Amino acid sequence: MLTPPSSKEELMARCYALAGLTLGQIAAQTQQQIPDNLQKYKGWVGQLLEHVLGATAGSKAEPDFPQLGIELKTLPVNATGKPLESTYVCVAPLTGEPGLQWHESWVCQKLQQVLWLPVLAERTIPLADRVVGTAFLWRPNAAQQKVLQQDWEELMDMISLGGIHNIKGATGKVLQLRPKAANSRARTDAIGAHGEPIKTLPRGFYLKASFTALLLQEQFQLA
DNA sequence: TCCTGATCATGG
DNA sequence: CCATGATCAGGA
Repeated sequence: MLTPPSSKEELMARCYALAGLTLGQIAAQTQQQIPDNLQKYKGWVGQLLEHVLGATAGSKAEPDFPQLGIELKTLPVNATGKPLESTYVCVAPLTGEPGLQWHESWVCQKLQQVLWLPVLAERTIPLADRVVGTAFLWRPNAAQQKVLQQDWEELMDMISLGGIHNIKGATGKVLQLRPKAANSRARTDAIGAHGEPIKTLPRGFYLKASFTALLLQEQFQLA
């Protein structure tokens, strides 16, 4: 475990040093074992890169680099630079959180400053041979902030009014609500159709892949 | 091929 | 159970 980076510049320098390296090379530096596949280690890539960059370990509800206010997200991409997956943001409060405003929300806080770290991650490429790309720091611009806020408000309104069962993955332009649980039997508190307390599958907020694709395009001027 | 629901590991 | 890290995998 490295010491946490003391500045944004130091963090970026560490990232640039990783660009072009394979996960095998990085794992070797830290004497980590590489799993054959990610089926039983789905968070392995993210945790490896957190480790080598000096992120705060653990499952604490705070940014990966608390002093810098920066959240780290690995982004699996294909050979043409398109994201292969949506990006998990945070769990969704399903009990309404009366009066919670967008700027106070977990989603807004987490997305204030994100360090994206693309990883070439087509499933045909063995884990050890997958290459780390060039990291970039992203802060949502005004337009992005606006659409994120609109989506969040729409989703939170539906949740608060007992409409969680009407929420589909397609609800929201860039932000979506999807299951986030150990399995489909998991249950958490939520609001029923008539305002009554119910138990339902825990959900999380995700950024759609089409949205992160735009961020990559902006950054790298992809065709 | 893409999307959405389901799932896996770990730490507290 | 919740929050961290995400990807899997079947059906549309």
